Amino acid sequence: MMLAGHLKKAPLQIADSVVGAMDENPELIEKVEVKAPGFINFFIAPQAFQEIIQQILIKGKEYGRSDIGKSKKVMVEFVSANPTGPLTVGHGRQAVLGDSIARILEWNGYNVDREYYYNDAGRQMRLLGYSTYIRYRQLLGFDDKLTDDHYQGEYIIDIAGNIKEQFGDRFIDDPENEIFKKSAEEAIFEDIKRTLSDLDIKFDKFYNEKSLYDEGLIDDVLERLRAKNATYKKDDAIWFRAGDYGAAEDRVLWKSVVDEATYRLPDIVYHETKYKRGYDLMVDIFGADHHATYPDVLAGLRALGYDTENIKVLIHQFVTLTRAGEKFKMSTRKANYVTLSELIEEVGKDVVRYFYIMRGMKSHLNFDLELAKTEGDENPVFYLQYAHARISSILRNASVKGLSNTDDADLSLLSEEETLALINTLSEFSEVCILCGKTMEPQTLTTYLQRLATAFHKFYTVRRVISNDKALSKARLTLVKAVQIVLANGLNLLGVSAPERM
RNA sequence: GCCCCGAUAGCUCAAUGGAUAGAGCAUCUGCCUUCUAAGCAGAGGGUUGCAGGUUCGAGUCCUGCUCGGGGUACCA
Repeated sequence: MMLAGHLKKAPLQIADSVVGAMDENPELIEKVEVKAPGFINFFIAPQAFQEIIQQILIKGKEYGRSDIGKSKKVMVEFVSANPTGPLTVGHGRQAVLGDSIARILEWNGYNVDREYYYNDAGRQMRLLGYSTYIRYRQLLGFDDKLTDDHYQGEYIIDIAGNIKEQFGDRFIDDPENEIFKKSAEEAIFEDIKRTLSDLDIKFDKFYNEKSLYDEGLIDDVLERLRAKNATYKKDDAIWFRAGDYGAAEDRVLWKSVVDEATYRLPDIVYHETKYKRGYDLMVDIFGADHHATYPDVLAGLRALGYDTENIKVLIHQFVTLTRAGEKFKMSTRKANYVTLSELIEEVGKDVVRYFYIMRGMKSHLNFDLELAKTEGDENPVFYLQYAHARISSILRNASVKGLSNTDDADLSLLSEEETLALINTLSEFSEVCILCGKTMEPQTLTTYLQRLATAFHKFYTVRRVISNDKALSKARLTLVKAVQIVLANGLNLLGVSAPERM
């Protein structure tokens, strides 16, 4: 049909001549037909289907892997939330998205590192330390008040309590003491890591912005940019000619009001370390609120002489929280939010992960708390897991009946409509994995697994696997094992468990 | 003002520029003495926000609107 324009012929005519000129292999292709407005349909021969089932059984847990990544080094940077409070439901989307993308890239032959970048030196952290100090005073009987600027969360009272427990009133008049910020940071990071681990997410590295300063990289980059005439002075501040390197407008890199860098400079420097550390591909996952900052970072890297084509920036839209249909605004500072760990506790890891990943990252995710908490049985994740558990049950029964060994199964017996439809769906798995690896859109995989589960449930309802017909039973058991492998491999890529029983 | 994302069934959302736009939830009707009914079969429900354009072909690409979200700092 794409040729129609060039050849100035009707698509149907072209299709006819293509088919006429073909010499198809009857072992792979059963028949070929032309359909309006110009499609050519190939019917796969049953032998080819049988081959797919055998491949799945042979490769098992490895089935569906590809090597399109060619062992290239990839860094996936995500979450990167500063340690000012527990992770929110919003961070959850990014955490699950990033981890699933990392899993999919690994599955496609990339050598993946997960990294979390944070800054524990800014204004927000100072406020956090001061908020802890005030809570500490309150615990010691003073009636100091928190203002709107301060962090209101209950967790800060616990942290202050620990300081009081250990040191009594020693810091009563010492708001600047490092202990407040440090204790808060440590406790909060511990909480963040616990929450991530509850989601089966492990980072290879937590990269502290501060180390960029300690190693002198900030000054070094600033100097190199200056040497390339990519910066200029205006109003006593140092500006970066971002506009000359593809960004919208020039930006301040070094403030004049305070003698310190804006966040852009360390961001640029941090990204340069990724090049220096030898990553061939860099995936950055940000929330929609960051979309304006990355063009500056890319411009900075271009100014330093890097090709930014290997940086893939994925922007996900916000999670809109509603409670019983009503929307509400959330802020870590005001502590009027539901934490990610509370959510995990309510609905479980599998539901949380699946819920986040089943929608495209470009659309807003509507998370109704009442619904998420009561959804339980209706949640689509159970539909997939149920298919897996059902197969486990069949296999247990088969083993009781002495049908465990299916090596001599005659797969040509698998010929009914629902059966072929199931095999056909199975055969798409490898392609879907590769597609996901290229687009980095995990919801393609969830949609596929839904289809596979549906095909299985339909098959299950109509065709009994274990029957008196021993040969047929063995053939169907083989098929069902293959389905289970693909379901388990797919669920594993999403970080969702594949239970034996439900 | 300018920039980014969205708008698809009552609700939440799918859909490499391809065939009759699909799921789940909700509503209605059937199916459990047989491998797990957390399932299956069926019904109803659509001018894919509006107006143009490109194309053999547009939910998908382009232009202009409308509405919603997020940005647009010498905050991160």
